[in-house]
Amino acid sequence: MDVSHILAPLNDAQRQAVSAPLLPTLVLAGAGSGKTRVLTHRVEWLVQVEGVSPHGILAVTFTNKAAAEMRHRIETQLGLPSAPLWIGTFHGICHRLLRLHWREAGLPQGFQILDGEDQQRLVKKIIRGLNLDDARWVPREVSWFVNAQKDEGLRPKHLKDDGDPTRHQLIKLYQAYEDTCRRNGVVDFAELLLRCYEILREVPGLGEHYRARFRHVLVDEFQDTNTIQYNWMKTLVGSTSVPYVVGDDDQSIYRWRGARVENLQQYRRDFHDVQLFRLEQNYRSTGNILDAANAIIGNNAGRIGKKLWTSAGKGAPIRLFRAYNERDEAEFVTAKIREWIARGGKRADNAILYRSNAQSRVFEEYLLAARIPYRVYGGLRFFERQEIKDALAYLRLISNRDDDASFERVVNLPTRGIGARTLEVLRAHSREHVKSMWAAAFECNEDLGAKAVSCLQAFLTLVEKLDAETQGLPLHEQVDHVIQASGLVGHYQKDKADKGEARLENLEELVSAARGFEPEDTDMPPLMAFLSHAVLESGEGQAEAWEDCVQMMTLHSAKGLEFPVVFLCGLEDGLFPHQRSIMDVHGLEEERRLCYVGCTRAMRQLYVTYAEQRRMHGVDNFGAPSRFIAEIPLELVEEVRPKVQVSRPVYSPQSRPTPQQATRPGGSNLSMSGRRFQDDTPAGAFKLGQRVRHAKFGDGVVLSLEGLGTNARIQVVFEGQGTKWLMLGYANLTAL
DNA sequence: CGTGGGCGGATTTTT
DNA sequence: TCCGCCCACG
Repeated sequence: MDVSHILAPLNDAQRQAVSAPLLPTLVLAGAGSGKTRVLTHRVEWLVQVEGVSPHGILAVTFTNKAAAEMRHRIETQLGLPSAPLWIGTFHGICHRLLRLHWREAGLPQGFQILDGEDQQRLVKKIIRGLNLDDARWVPREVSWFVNAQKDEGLRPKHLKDDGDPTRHQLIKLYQAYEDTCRRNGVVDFAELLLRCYEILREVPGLGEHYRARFRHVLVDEFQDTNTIQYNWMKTLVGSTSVPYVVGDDDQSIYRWRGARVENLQQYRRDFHDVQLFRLEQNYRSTGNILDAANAIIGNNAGRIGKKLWTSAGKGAPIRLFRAYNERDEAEFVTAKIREWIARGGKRADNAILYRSNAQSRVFEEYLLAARIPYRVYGGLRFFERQEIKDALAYLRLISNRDDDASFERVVNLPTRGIGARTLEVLRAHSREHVKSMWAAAFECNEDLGAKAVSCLQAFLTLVEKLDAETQGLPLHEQVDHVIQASGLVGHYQKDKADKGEARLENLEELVSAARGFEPEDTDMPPLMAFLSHAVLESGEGQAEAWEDCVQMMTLHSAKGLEFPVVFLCGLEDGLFPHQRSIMDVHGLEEERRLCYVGCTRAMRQLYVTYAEQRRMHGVDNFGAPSRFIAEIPLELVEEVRPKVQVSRPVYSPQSRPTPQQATRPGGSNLSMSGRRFQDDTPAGAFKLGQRVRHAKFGDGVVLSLEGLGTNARIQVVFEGQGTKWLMLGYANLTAL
């Protein structure tokens, strides 16, 4: 058989990895070295050359995005139908297995999944239920403890109570939380993995069945696996299947949430004669950028070892900018972006990367003033929005009455006279009789006043009615009916504050999402499939994602992405590396890997900036330049404004950026003229300082603009009415 | 029952 | 500085 089409587009190292013998394999894939390509071509190799049935292949990733990308590439590039393969995230695959084997797993057929927020609410409820002080027992920390145990594969019964009272109480809380989840028929994210792992090991025949089926198990981003994920994989592979693992120890940046880089080495020990391949040729960055990245990461101990190289040229030097303060830094970045655009580059070619989210604000102000559209990644995702979760809670109650989290969320939304008192009675009853809130609501009539009983009755009838009325309807009509008949739509219509309208739009979008939903698993009821989908795939905002905007995000969320121009900002000791990681070597090494990840995002130009003075939490900090800066070889760096040149910025330290100031000496001398904020939104019609008229508030002056598209807001000082923020889309302002 | 002001806390994030 | 949470008030 002719296999040249599989190997032809690959370099030598990639070829070796793709065509490796059917033995345990580790591919150390450097940043930008064609990792996904190797994975997809390996699948093709297995099927077309080794004659492996697609049915026998399992490919696991961390994010839905990576899974979708892989599925897409296998279908289009390789022309294989991807349906018979199992491709998914750890959580997605475990979910699928638990749906298939809910009986063996001891779960109700319609079990639901708690997201992080749901989990925290539930934990909080349990803490209160045990009459504990929730200042001492912080819900966040307690759920963190629970998750950490589950990630290690530990149940409450496995935990040693060593006499430490804090630990003792935490174990009790873990146990209570477990009991509640069981009673409610819900599982959290960590539970999906742990429960799946347990049934594979403990249910007779089940592990054997899947080991016989999945002869090839491929795992992406292996350096991010935690203990339970690693053990799960090991169980699934057993001694008969072939693991094929891809990762990069230098890009392990999730130790703080349980990931163990050591799993790479552990894997080499646990599976004998693991073949090791290194992908070191980089197709993304220039030589200088790679040299800098290699030099930085070279300071870490215990690496498996790898050196990125490129056949492209050295490229531009790394440009280092020392700012006076965070505003000076933002001004510099804005000016450079403006230059790039003026030379015909796209706005989206530029990425501003920072260590912590709070840093985005100053950049936003300056980009706004410069009328350069931007997008900040990492806000609330669609299915995490309040109104969406409200709607989902009704839908979840319809499929599972015992879901207390959902019950509590909407029992009084919109308000129907069920107050804290009533709920307290229900909670007490539910605790005492070990029943769900729903069940308790039927049994508490003697303990409640007549008014409470009738209000509660109205709610119970409503849910039953919603259930009955949506039976047999297509999914999107079910959703539409529920948001209308539950009163949610009416509730948000009344909410005249600026957010109400946006929430209504989101609810409508939920109906559209339901209309367009195509379940992968056809034997599940559509509503249940949709609800699971909503939790497991919380939904990147698609709407405005493709507009040409400057990209702003944390270093963590930049992993896996690439940009022609990267601004690595805020390189100050204490901020990056972060104060809380500076103490121990492991923490510091992880920060260094984060820095390595940041550098290797850049394709053509890498700017590194730091500020001598930075205002954080309302106080000025004077941090030394990050130690990582000193780790970049001097000959690769060009300082943009050397220290000797002591020109101070002309604006006063307290001034806010305005278009005029942003172009004064000290910044760039490029003209602002003619660049409208965004041509296709109403924002383009208004400028700072412009006079406008509002039907109700009268005349005023535009103070500032914020956000993009449908989210754009405008701040106006009205004569005699004060300052108001308005949603630009609804404000109906006229320019005067 | 809903809101406004006072208080404390403020890496990083996916599923 | 800013945001989210809690409690007190209307």
